Amino acid sequence: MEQLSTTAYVILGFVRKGPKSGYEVKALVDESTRFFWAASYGQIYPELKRLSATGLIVGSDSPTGSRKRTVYEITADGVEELQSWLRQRPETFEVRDEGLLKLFFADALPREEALATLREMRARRSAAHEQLQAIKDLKLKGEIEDPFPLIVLESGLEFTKWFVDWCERTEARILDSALEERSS
Amino acid sequence: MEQLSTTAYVILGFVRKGPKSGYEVKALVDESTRFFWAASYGQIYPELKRLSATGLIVGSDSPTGSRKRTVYEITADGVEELQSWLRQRPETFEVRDEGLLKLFFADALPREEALATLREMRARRSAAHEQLQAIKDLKLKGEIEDPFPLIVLESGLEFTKWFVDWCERTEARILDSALEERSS
DNA sequence: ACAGGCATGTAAATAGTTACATGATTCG
DNA sequence: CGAATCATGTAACTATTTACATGCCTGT
Repeated sequence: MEQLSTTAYVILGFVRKGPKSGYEVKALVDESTRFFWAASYGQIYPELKRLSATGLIVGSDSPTGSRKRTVYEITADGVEELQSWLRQRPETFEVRDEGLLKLFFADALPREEALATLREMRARRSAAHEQLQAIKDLKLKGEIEDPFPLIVLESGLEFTKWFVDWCERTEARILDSALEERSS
Repeated sequence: MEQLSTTAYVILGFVRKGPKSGYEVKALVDESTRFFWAASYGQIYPELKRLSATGLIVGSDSPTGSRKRTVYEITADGVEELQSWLRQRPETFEVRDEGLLKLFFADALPREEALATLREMRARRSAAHEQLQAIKDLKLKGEIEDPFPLIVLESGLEFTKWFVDWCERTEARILDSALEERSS
């Protein structure tokens, strides 16, 4: 049996917490893992079928009125597969940040224009921070048995805070060096 | 004319600094942008041909002995294209971190095993930090006219430092809560 | 002589996004 | 009634990695 995609484990992880439709999995991804592991419908629905075919999850019809709906539950095999994945050391760590890339090549523009990139980066990370804070506030209203999603959420809050702060300090630095240049 | 891939701008950015072979571009990517924008030979060589075909760079033969070699230089059009891209607000910001994902779902394992993931994450980020420090030390030996690559490198150093620190604090937190559980 | 680095490239596979199609239900 | 949300899915496209092939040059 060929090995599963990481997105398959995202599904197993959520479905383990209780029966879920594809739509619900997507919604959960969008408010949590997407900050470090995104997934689209184009991945989720085919993956649900594959996982179902290999017996790691089982689907059952669970319509809302006459709107058809399939919810999936994890099997014993599915739990084992999830755990065995969790026990392996993490491999993938990738960042794709167009902002850092533009800053890296910003020498090709006048200093003032380089600052615009940095300001935009700060605004984006700041918005992300607020988004995460809103998600956290919401979470804290319910009770929490599983501490890990919150732990990961808090890493996001710290990270975005650090990033915004770094942008501010770097903006100031570039502004200073631009002044220096003109006075020399 | 259809728009260029981000990887095309990586090439334009490096080639703007002076004539480069595909091999040299790849080597530069691997020691700098790959931390926030990776690129493989499978992207670089075809992209060099495309950029050459659209007149944004020009290639010329520049063999080393009888080993054939093509170096590319940026054209005026290329510089303009690069600048116009730099002036647009950055879009892509993506992270794919299997470690955070495993931590997110770590409730499916005994607490002690969840810690293993965190320890591995810390080791990886710590190694990355040292790698970046080594690159910085090397850079500081030469003289620097363009301050931006160093600025971006320093963001990497701060980020990895923060990440290692966060891992340590989180390890301690989980260890504490595991003790609590047993004593209650 | 051999290893390692320089140098160029491509084919195949995998991953992932985007856009579209379809239709039901719920809430204001 | 209309908008938003629930719900499922696929086709086409784009991006990207991996693995392979080829061969020269330099230093030990």
